Amino acid sequence: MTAVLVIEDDDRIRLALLLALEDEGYDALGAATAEEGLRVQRRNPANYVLVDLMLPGLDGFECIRQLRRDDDVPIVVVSARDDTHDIVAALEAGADDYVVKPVAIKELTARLRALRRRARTGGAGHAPELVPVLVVGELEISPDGGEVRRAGQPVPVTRTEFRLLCELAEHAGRVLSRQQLLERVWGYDSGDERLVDVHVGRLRQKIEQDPANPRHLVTLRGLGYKLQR
Amino acid sequence: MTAVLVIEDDDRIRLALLLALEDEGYDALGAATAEEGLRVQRRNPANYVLVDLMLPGLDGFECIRQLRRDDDVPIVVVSARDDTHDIVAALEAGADDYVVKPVAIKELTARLRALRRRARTGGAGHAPELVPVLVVGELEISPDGGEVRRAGQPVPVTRTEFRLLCELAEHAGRVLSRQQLLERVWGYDSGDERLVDVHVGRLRQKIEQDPANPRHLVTLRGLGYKLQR
DNA sequence: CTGATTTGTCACGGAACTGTCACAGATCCG
DNA sequence: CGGATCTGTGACAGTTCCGTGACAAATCAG
Repeated sequence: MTAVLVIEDDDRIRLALLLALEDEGYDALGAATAEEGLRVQRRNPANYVLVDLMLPGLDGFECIRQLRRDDDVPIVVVSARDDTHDIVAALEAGADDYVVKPVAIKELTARLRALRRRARTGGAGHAPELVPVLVVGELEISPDGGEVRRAGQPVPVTRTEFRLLCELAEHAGRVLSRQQLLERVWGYDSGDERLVDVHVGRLRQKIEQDPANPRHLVTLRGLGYKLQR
Repeated sequence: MTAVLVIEDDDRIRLALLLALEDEGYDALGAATAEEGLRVQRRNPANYVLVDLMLPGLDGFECIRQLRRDDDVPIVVVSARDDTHDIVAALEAGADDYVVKPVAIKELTARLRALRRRARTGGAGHAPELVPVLVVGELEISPDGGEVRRAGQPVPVTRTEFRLLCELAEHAGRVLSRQQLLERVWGYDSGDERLVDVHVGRLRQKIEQDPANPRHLVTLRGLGYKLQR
């Protein structure tokens, strides 16, 4: 089944698009904001993404850039604005096509089919490398990408914090003692275990919504820390 | 050089398009009829074809079908008719995009670049320049051509910078340590890692819009550098 | 051959990070 | 309840890390 993700804040338009696409035999998903769309696409990637430009919060251009950062999915902008500037900017941001609302559903699907013909194939071209990602609840950690995100938003962490988080994430759900963490993250055979506390605290400030009541990076008194999903 | 073939019977429009495309740095060829266009493309294949629908003799739809029969060149229809029926028919015939006259040249070239990113690899008779292009965000890198473009505009880079960029682009999304870069780009087993910094800095001056706040070539403190998609 | 470009080295200053400490809460246990 | 233990956190200084301008050697183009 071919899936299409529609990112559009206007409920009426989104619904109309979803219904029309389903009529055409597509499996259609909707998202009302860029953030939601990005999350959905990361979790459950569709074959195509339709995106509006005027979105509350993160706008369409930024949405396109973020989608493109780790996904080669064909992106079609469906916008009310018929302005060269917007069109060029959207295409430069990584969109594959740009259509102006209102658009005939037949045209839209014809454009999707045209895009599918061009969908990047393995071929002689360079197949983009997949960067592995550990997912723990709303956290996404890519050890190779040196990147941490919460709910799709990048979170800046230091190297030590990053290593600590990777270590915890690799054993998500298991308790790691301060001693184990000192060894694995710092390479210390012995040392002040308070060091771990401090870094855990700093990490919490960054990755927890409410650092005083951690949901993911929890303390097990007398035992150590664990990262839970 | 990137070549574009314009098949359009109206002399004024064809000339205007050719001049505008040349201004944008393309090598532009014209043909007044479908027959002539097909002949030209067979002899001397362009990288893109723009085609009008209303042509004397063989019409645009047929022209597209015949082009497609033995060529994977990206085809953009440039037509005065804004009609769902025509759009769908043209796309079904094998066109990749459809724009309505009059069209801003900036939009047209942006659409060409978007198509280049999707250019099919392999296939018969495709223009040679299209094959190996690494695309990272708004950057396009042809490892064979030794050419880098940002938003379609050629960027002059030195050989070392180019190798560095290719290395980073091949592993886009992954962090590469200074050590890895020294090895892969310079072939040094050991050496001053500051060398990498300097070249990264120089590269940023060229490929980043705001080199002080890089969007693509980012530093991961303590880890190395990576090229963001 | 000569001037221009590219490349590698160095040093410096500022920014970011790390580890330590002290202290205040929190939790446990008798 | 009260002491003992464990944990969270703010402050701080030393260290590391990074960006950059300057400059000389090497290379290239004409």
